[in-house]
Amino acid sequence: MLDIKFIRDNTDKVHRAVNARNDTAPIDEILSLDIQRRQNLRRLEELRRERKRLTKGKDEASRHAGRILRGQIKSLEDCIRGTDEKLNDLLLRVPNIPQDCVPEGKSEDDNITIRSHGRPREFDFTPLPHWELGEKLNIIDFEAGARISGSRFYVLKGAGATLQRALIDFMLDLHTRENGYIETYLPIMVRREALVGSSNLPKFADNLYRDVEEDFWFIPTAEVALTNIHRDQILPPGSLPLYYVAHTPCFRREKMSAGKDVRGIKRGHQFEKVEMYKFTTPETSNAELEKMVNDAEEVCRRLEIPYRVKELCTADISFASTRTYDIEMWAPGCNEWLEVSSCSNCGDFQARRANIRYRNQPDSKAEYVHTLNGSGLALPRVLISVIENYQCADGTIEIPPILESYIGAGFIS
RNA sequence: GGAGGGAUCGCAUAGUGGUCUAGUGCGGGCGCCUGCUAAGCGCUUACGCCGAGAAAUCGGCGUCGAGGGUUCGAAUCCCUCUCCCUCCGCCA
Repeated sequence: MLDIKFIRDNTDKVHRAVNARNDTAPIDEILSLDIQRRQNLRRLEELRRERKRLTKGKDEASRHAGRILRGQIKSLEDCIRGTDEKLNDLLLRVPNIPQDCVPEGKSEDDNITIRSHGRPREFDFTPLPHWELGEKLNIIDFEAGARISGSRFYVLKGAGATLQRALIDFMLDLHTRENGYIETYLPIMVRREALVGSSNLPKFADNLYRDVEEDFWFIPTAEVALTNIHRDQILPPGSLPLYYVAHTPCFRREKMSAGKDVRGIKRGHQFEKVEMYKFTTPETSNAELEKMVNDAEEVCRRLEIPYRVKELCTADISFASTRTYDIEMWAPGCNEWLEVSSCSNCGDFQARRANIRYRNQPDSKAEYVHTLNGSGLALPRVLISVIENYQCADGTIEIPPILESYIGAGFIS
């Protein structure tokens, strides 16, 4: 969330940012509500001051005057509560300001490829898409998924399930042992406030699953739970940066993407992801973003799969982000680059929502931390890439060398 | 699921309608004293918002888990919710 004071003092900048994102947040309405709120607040404070004074005198005249004041104070409080609620709801729907270095753009077509690694493999046969390979090898069962849960669900069997587990283990080992992240096991059902903190609510409610009876919500990404690890805390001097990594299932309704990517395992309602998350000081967050992207890229490099890194333009960075890099892995069977990671610096946007601060010195003022999140990586798409890149002419799949020790075999057949 | 107990200024505690402008101890900070250390003495010790100011700062309002209510007046009384603890039941 943006500070209302910031919107007040930088109205033009906020307008430009909202436009650059193709967003429609009602900044002018917010500003007029803010003026209204402050006017009423001043009046209310005067009335309360008067009440305080009257309370000292216990005679009947004071009581009578107090009774009148009580009514005025109450109705003014109700009025302010109303504008506060409206204002707060609108503020929660204003997107973050992109950094000045983020390229201007109108759509994802304006994202910029900033580097790539590896070359797509040359095949001397026509590479098959993973859904065909998966069914032939009996390691992905779409029918069973549909039987159990309907469309956009699948079952991984045998070596398919083992391969996914090996990938998860490999990624967690890399991030914890070499990249310095703390492994976490997280709740995947969370309370509403957690999703407000991570900025999935109120704006993106229609992409979430929830249990109505208990008001538990299923996380669309581990980022939600990780953001809230330090909710309402002031982190002591010297504790930053903090690196966390988690493997969790993720749940998304994909209402907005109805009819898109319906084949294969690219876009399901439930999928596994390894997520990296950092809490940093404002001074270091951009440098930490570069490191985080590199940590994600390292997964691709060790799997020896071609990938490219894109810097997202203003229209395509996510709601909470000030700056985002996507990593796309090559998938020769479906013949496309698959988004396997998105790494974002959210600045103090989530920290303000979740009230996460730190102190630089024991006696210095508490400041909001910066938060960063990045997939490291999203499993189904990596699975697709591995299967399609490592397929052989006879329909078997080679195991990437880095995973052999995790799987105990060199082939899936 | 049932029965109880609890949440107060960093920590520990006091506070059952006005004297709470929330006390005390510990811890922290500043200073004094003491030939070292320890002890002692004095002062100090939160956050948010609104307003004024170039700023240091000043004034006001709010905050005793959260939100409502009763009252001229609420940390204190009532209601709802959240979290923590104890016991019983059930369960991987």
